[in-house]
Amino acid sequence: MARAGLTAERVTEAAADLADEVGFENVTLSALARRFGVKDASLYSHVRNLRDLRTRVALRAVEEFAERLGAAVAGRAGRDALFAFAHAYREFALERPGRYAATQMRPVPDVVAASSAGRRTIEITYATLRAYGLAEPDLTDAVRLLRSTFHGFTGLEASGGFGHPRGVRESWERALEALHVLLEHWPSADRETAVNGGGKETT
Amino acid sequence: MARAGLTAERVTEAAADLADEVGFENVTLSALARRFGVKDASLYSHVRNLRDLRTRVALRAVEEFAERLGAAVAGRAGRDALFAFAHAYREFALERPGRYAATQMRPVPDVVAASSAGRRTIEITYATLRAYGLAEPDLTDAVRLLRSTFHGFTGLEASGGFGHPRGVRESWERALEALHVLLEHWPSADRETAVNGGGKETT
DNA sequence: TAACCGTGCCTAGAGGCACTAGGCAAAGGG
DNA sequence: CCCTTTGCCTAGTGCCTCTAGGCACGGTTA
Repeated sequence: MARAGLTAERVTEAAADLADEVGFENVTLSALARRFGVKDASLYSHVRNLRDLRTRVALRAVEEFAERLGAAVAGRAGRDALFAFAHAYREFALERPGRYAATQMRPVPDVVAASSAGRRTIEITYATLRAYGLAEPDLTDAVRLLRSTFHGFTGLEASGGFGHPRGVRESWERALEALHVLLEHWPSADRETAVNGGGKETT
Repeated sequence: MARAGLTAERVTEAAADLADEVGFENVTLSALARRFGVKDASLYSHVRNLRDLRTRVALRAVEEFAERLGAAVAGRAGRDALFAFAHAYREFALERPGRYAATQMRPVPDVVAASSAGRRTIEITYATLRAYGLAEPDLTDAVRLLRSTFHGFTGLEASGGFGHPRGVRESWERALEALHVLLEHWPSADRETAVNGGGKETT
């Protein structure tokens, strides 16, 4: 029987493509084997198990993600950088949904976060905000707000969470405009004492 | 053999509890049957299949979610409503992760969105922003921004996406403060109307 | 109280997927 | 050309979803 020429690389790449087609969590070793015209067991020579495969896909995906984000913001600053970053982010998330989902992998985010590309995406995010001149607690808060918004928006958009007839792209652009304005007028952390009166305590 | 007293209701509720413990996508009919001390096949008298069960859990979860959000914003407006809404949102997402994930169900969001509770959550979100006095394209854009931010933040927080030592709760509070400021100075869709000068004083 | 029936939970079984153990033969080095 | 490596195989286990059909439990009625 002719050999299929499998390698960990090729298996991982095929898994990433499959993830973009059917969803990251629906990637199955059986389906992957079928795609290669090979029996399931054959894949275990190249990949330890499903978890290992997922991790490989995630690492590869976050690499590609970091590359795109980095290229987008290179040589830009302020509003320009923000929009370029956001555009690259959304484009990747919508165009490579499986890979994007892989970067957000639930059970093993540590491996991804600890990878050089994982840290690079965070650094790129911080760098994107550099020109807004925020100091440290505020800077991290702003980064978290941005990540949350981008992650949430693309997730809702991808899952059809926006039902209103208003164009999604327009909302995205307005949201970016709003975030830009917000970053320029970021409320520094010193008004805790203003409006209270029973407020909010959590556990 | 003593009967277990199963009903679609009880099965759904147990599934929701199980989802909160092990994650929505890890809910299995086998595990559920085990929990009831019953064979798998027995559940199929009460629930059509796994997909049906998931949908039931989603509908029940979105109902509970709407109720909490509605109770939180009742009798409040502006900043007060925003913070109450946000607090209820995050609390639900973190405390009932399985149910929250169910409300965001990927393959069948239509059923959830079309449900009365699904539409109610959206209405509550719009109502929360009422006092900010935004007009229509802007209002929907603002609602989408809020939903994205809340969804993204809680999702990242739940999956351990925030590695920086900065307290997550503090970032959440600052993000809300920032969104409040943003809503008060929402950049209208015409031009970037320079948002006054200060930006620090809000109320 | 006894026969009766609906249905709640059962057994049996098919098919899909993750994963392991062990075998054979193709590729490549001596 | 032999020999080793190793790529892909067959066989088999266990967990999962889901279907078909059976039995007895519980309340209903005579």
